[in-house]
Amino acid sequence: MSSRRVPETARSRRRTHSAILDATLELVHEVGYPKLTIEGVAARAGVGKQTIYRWWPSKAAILRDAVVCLTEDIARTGIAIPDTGDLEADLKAVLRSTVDIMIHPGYDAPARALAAVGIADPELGEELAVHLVEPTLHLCLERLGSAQRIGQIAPDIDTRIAVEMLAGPLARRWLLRDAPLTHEYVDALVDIALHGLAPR
Amino acid sequence: MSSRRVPETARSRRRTHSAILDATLELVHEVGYPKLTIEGVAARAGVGKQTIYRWWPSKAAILRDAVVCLTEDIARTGIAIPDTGDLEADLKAVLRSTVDIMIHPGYDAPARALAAVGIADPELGEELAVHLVEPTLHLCLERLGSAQRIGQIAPDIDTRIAVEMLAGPLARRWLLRDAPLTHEYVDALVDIALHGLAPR
Amino acid sequence: MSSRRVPETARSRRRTHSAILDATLELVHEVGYPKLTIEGVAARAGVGKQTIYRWWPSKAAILRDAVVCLTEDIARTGIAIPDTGDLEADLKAVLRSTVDIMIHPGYDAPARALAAVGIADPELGEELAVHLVEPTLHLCLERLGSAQRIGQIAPDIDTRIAVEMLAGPLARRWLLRDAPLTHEYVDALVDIALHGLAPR
Amino acid sequence: MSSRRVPETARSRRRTHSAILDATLELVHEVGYPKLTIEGVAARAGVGKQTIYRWWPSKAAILRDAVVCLTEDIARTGIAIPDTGDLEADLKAVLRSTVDIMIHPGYDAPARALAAVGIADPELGEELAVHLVEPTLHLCLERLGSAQRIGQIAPDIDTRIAVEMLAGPLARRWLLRDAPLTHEYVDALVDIALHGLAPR
DNA sequence: GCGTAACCGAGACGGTACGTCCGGTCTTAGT
DNA sequence: ACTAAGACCGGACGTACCGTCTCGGTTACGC
Repeated sequence: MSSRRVPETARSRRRTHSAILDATLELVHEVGYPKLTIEGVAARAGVGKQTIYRWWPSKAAILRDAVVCLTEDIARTGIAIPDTGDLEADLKAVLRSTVDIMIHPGYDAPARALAAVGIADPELGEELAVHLVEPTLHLCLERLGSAQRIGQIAPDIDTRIAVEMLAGPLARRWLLRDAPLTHEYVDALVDIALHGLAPR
Repeated sequence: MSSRRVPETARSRRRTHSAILDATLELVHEVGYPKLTIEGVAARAGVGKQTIYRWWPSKAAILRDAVVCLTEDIARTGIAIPDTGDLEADLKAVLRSTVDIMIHPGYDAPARALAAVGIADPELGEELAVHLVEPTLHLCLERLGSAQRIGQIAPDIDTRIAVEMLAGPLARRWLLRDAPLTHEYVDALVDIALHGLAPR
Repeated sequence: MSSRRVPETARSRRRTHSAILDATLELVHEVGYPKLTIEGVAARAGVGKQTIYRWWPSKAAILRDAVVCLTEDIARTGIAIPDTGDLEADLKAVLRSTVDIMIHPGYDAPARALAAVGIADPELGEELAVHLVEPTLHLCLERLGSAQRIGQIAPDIDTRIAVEMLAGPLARRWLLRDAPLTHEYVDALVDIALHGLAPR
Repeated sequence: MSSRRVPETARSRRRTHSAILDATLELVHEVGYPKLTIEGVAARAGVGKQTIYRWWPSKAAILRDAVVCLTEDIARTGIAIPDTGDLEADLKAVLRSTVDIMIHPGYDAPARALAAVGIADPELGEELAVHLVEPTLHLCLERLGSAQRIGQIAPDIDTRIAVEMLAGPLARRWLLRDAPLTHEYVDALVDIALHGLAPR
């Protein structure tokens, strides 16, 4: 039957691919991105170099796919933003779970490496922005939009900027490592973002 | 004069060093950090490879020094934060000049490359945080502190977090390139930071 | 046919190897052994350095193989020693053809270089002695042995020493270049060796 | 007195020179000629590199001088050939003492290295032939000449070739290391050289 | 007995080559 | 048909020395 034909191939393809992605994640974690080599990945995955070159154009691309898979695994249940009507609580909840992902051991190293590549390489950078960052950002935008519509946010606020005021500091601490990334921190962020620095 | 007796060595050393740093900046700009090679820098600078290895342990270190020099050149006049009594104006002024540096052509490529390396390499990352980021951040902290003391900022605010709410979004736009980095943007940032999202 | 199935690999390997050996011989001849570099050989042979290092551990080893090939080419027809019954004529014949090889243009430079390395490096030296020198020496030994058995050589003579008395002076002139290496010379050598210096 | 004038300088010069030559001999012995480096000699001798380059053009030249000094030290008493009237005894005596020098521990390594360089480098080779080999050879020639004049050697013999028939095999064994270099060996050499291989 | 010039050690410098590693392409053998 | 294996050319790595070049510091000379 023709429908039977493909499966065996597809199955083993999937196995090979995930062996490569797993090896990539392990090696990024063990030796860091700069010392990550295609040959090393091939050896670790028990695969010929050509098999890797057949499917990915560069080690950045492998890492991208690896991190995408990893992100899907970690946040399997979706990263929907709650809309309980309590804007403050909802924002704190989503930022807290974002923090949980960021400090997930084994997620940190590959994600940082990927971020680093994206920063230096505009092409990959845009791809990451569009496929990894933008979706989550849009969810936040919608939640803020609904809040603005019911008057919980001043009508003249640019919600895009509002989202960035929450996401930016989070990313900053993660990237710079100059202060701990905790639930308390995101709570404080949300408080200040909502009510401002100036005394009321 | 005794100042003449900075022998020939010191003079030529300085010349050599700046030739290396200049070549590094040019090449980062031309081919990007990953294709930046020590051999290329040596050739461009008209210098032996060993001379580079004698003074820097890695291409990241060269780039760090090059960017430090560059930053000093660009912001030669000091990056003092004004204290006119008008907190909003002062913050907008300092953020606008920060933006001006960030979008300075010829500063962007090396700085991004350096940031990328710092993100992936904790050691260099801390060094960058301490030597390039922290000083500016401290100036802002002090400005906010003085504002807090005279009641322009609520007394229960953590000024460290307040600074990050301004610097974080800025850095985010610079790194992600997902929206333009303009004076209007920083003005909006300061407005929201001061008065919050919620309607007053 | 199965002979067609000496795959592509073996064929191209042979080609690559002989390109390397040829380049080595050319370069030794052009610039001399001390200025012979692996990089130079690789460039001349149109080959990556690694391909050389994969098959030879040092430039001395390459040269050894190159000279071995060269010797085989030059003395393709075998270096059998004639046994006409006329000892004197036979010895002169073999020494003359040895001289012919030694003064062969294009053989001199590599062979000298190889000899020089062998003199300084006991390991290679023994290898050369065993693989290049000893075989020829043994042929001579056998010829002298047969002569001794039929009484053309005194029975108390150590034929090993006898051979060395012919080969030694030859090698000496070749190495020292302090006098011409001619057929007349080897004739005189054989005469003296057979009948001695003392008047009869 | 003018002969007193210079001394201090000359003395220290001599000290420096011999420190360099000693260091050279030690290092040739320890690491071999190819790994002998000017920097290594300078460091071992406690001397600046420039001081070496001031007096010698190449490491071969240093080694030459070092070996010349060494030879002078070892054979301080001169290498006169005895002329007792007994040609056989005289030849055996001079060859025996030559062997003694050759197998002198600490002489072997530098001398071999020098010989190796001389073989590959015609310029140095001739220099060695003229300054180290020829003098001794001439002494032998004269001894053989006097023997020939009194009829101990056949009048039609070319004494030059005769000398080479003694020196050549000696050098051969030393260079090839394929058989021991002993007093018995040189005795046998002299016997054969004098009376020939053929039975009388 | 005091400059002053020759000489020294030290070692930075522009280079060349080393031997290694890896990138990306290609061929082969095997399943 | 697709893979694991791995040879191949190319090119950068970081190191070791080359031979040249200051640089201070020290003699020992000649005024």
